[in-house]
Amino acid sequence: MSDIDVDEEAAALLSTANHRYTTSRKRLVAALQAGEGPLTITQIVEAEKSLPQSTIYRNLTILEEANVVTRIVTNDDFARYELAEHLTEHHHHLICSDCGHVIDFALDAETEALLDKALHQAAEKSGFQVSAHQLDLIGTCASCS
Amino acid sequence: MSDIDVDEEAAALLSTANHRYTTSRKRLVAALQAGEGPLTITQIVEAEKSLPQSTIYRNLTILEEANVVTRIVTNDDFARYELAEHLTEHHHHLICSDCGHVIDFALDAETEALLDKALHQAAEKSGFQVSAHQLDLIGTCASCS
DNA sequence: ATAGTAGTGAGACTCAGTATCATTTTCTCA
DNA sequence: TGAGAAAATGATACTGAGTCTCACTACTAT
Repeated sequence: MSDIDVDEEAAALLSTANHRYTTSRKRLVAALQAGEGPLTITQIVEAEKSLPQSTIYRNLTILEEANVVTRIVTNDDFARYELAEHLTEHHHHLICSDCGHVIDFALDAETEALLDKALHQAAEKSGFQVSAHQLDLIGTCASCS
Repeated sequence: MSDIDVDEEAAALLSTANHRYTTSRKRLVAALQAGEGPLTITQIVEAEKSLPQSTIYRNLTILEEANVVTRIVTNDDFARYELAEHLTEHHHHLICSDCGHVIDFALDAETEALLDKALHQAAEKSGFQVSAHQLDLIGTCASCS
């Protein structure tokens, strides 16, 4: 998926929510696009030094409300943001329990379909309306082990 | 799995870590056992009014280090605790994105085995050592929809 | 008994995240 | 174009879940 698509889609989503696709918001989207996995606020603040913290927090919240971006929390208590799935590909996370680093990975389509079916069946039993699933692997990354 | 097993196991695990299985720790374990899913600290403080907050936090941390209990964080930013998997059964979570409530569910053994195999294969590609997986369904619970 | 170690609980403290508000930028439409 | 309206910015104050401290209490073993 090319940069232009993501930018266009982000602009459209924000516009629907009566928000503008300003320079700072573009920079946040670009930063998330550049990462190989979800980024913590700290990482974003580091990467975009000229953007003040309050602007970053505020805009990430707005981007999340507009469905441009997704907020995830792993067990290290730092919120992380990534581009929403419809702007990337469906994927999962490898979480290093040592350093907290998170990287993306994908399952093959067959396994994913099977999993999805099983999950919907399981959810129905509890009267639960599923909108998404989140699958994380906890372990030790290559550089920590 | 009966209460006595959990208590014995907890006592053994704590003892290995040079900790005692005191009354407050027993009460925490019992409270987690009684829940139908992971409990937030707030819920535990409510349920065990006579235990001060500092004791609850401290002991949950100790119980976690001793592998009696697992700490999980969902997207609502409240840490939740549940009994460690070897004291219960392997299971997953249904997370209500409206009210934040979390309940347990299990997949059938076949699907679980298949999933596990696919996950290990995927992790190997990234040089990742998997120790656990965590699968959450996000959606709307029966009482919120 | 008593010394040593672990646990307790009240309250102070930390810091990621949120709210406020005066100022600046951008859009709109006459 | 340009004036007013609406949204965005950024410095700073605030909030609250979670952590730390420390004087005190309760086990436990020799």
